[in-house]
Amino acid sequence: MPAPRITLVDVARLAGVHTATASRALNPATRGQVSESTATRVAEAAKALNYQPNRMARGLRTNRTFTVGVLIPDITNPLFPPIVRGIEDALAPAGYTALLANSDNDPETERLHVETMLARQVDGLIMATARRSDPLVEHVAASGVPVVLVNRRSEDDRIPSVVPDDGKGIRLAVRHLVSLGHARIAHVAGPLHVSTGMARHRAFLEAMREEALEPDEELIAFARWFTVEEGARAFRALLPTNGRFTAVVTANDLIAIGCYDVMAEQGLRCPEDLSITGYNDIPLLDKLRPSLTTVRLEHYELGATAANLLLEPAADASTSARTILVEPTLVVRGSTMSLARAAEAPTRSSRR
Amino acid sequence: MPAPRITLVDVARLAGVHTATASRALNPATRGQVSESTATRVAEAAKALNYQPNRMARGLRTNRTFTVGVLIPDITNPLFPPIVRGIEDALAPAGYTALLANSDNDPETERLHVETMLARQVDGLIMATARRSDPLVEHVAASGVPVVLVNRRSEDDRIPSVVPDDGKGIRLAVRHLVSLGHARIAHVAGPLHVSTGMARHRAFLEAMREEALEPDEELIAFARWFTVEEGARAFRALLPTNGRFTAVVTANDLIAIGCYDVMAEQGLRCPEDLSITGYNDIPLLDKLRPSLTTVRLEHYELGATAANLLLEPAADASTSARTILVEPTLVVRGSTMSLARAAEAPTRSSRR
DNA sequence: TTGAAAGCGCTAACAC
DNA sequence: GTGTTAGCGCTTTCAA
Repeated sequence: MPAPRITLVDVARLAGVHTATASRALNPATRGQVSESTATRVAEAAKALNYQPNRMARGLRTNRTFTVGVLIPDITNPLFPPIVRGIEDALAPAGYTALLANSDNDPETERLHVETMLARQVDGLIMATARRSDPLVEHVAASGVPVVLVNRRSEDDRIPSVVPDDGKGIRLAVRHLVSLGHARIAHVAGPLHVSTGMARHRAFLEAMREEALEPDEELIAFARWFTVEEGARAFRALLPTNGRFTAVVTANDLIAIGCYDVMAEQGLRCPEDLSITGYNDIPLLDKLRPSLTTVRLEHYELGATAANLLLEPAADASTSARTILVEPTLVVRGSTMSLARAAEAPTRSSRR
Repeated sequence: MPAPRITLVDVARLAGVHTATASRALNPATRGQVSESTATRVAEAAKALNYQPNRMARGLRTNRTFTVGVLIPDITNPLFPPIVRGIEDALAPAGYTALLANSDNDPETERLHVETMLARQVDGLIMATARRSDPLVEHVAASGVPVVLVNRRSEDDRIPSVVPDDGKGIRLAVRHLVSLGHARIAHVAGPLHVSTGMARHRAFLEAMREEALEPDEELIAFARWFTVEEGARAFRALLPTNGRFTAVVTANDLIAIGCYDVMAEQGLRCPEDLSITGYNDIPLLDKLRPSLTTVRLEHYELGATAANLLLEPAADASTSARTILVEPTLVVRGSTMSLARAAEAPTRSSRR
């Protein structure tokens, strides 16, 4: 039952040629070196035997495995499935397959997975795990294996990366709130040790100043992770400033949902008492009550772009690496409301 | 910069031994054949050079790649991330890495990915894509590569699989509704050409009869896919039976959300006008309004169990393959309500 | 255009 | 215990 695997030798024998000839006939790049007739004969033999070349043996010879390692923190985080899907869809037409690994943001786990992938001779690596300054990324780059960061960027700008244009995204959120009449805007930032956390935090400060609003330090809280729980924890720290703000810009949808939870617990109504914006537009946000106004990022595109960047021949050269920005858009839903209309709502507290 | 890769030859040379000796010293299984002193000498040389064995070369020799192919319909479907995560977490400690591919339920894409994976000499295959009777699964099994189905089972019971105990899960939902006083219970089934769709549909019929309730054919609709849109479409077909039912059991959370959408559109309130149950317990369901009562499945466990089943030595033998059932539990939330209490709610229609 | 021969990096018989 | 030798399945010089 364990059907003996067909090898090139079998095909060559059936076609009555040498393995080298069979190899040439089967490889599109070298088919020209072989006469029309033998080429078809070999092709037929291969089909008859249902021959599948052993990519490992080929890889050993050619030093290419047509395999790409994809390292992410956690596929269970709704952010990553579309990224991974985008990567795979871009990889597949080029004949590449993805090796996937989760690191849970643990540096040691990351190192382990990277070593495994290098040992497996991946042709490239896509990492969504990088910290802003990450020795592991440097290590990979130094090893000569092409690497592209996705949804993260490195301080070392020789490392190519594909990231959201967070400056623009946060500006979209802030301007939206300002246009609704909000001026006292709080901010729940993400972890500053990853580039997206830092970029969005900085973007918030800048966007506020652009609107001639001086950000209030006491209205800024920091979540240590992009999670519901951390969002809730961080947001709670802002509650003592009772009434000092009418809107919140968060660095991430999960953080925003954490804010929802705390608001429900405190009897605060959204958007009447507080407008709130998320970031990413993960699935089901439109089904929440209220539905969450958020900055949409095409994560699929983020992944696909990263994969294409990796496949580009330029990726291996020491060309000045590129950082590609993906444009976000604003999705206005029910969690934001004009300050004027909010004031008309039946009052329930002394918040404003 | 493209650092030349260190090979076993380099290590052997530095340690002053033959490559074979170096190989033996480095491989835990054969270390015993080598003297203590040389073993450490080789180990030191390996460490000094930062040697990483080329797994491809090793695989060529040993016919094992320590790679497992994972084929799923779509990682973007919230069902699959925890399954994939479970698989990878079970695989990693055994030194295996997962090759991931999405098929979008397209048989041709599936075939292509399977061929690619076989060509890559995967040591096994985990498929979440199987139809109830799937020639591709037979093909893989015949090729001698161990295969395990996850969240799906085959009619050919020689194929091992790990699936939810849907009989029990649906029974949990039906009994819950009955205990709340519901008797006229509708059902939005999933696609019958996949095992989970069929199993849950059958389970519904059985569970109803167990409760001495004859299922009403006109109160059963079929979604062609496990999606929000199909759930909505199927549910709409039940509306003309206006008032004939007070509760709905759905085959899947996304289908249930589709029902939510239609209810909102029709001005029907949940749970006052209609109680509804989902299946799977995907993330964020608890944040919906109303939060969705659903049958929880530990998808992570589903994946991890499948991976372990694949790794078991027995998996390759033609032993009577096992089908492992994973136990579901009921998560009661806000979308179900006792019929009596519902009757007390301010009436808004002639539904009941 | 095709064949012969070598070798990618590693492991497994088989000697010594 | 360690070295010698061979070979996994394939591609790629080099000749013919």
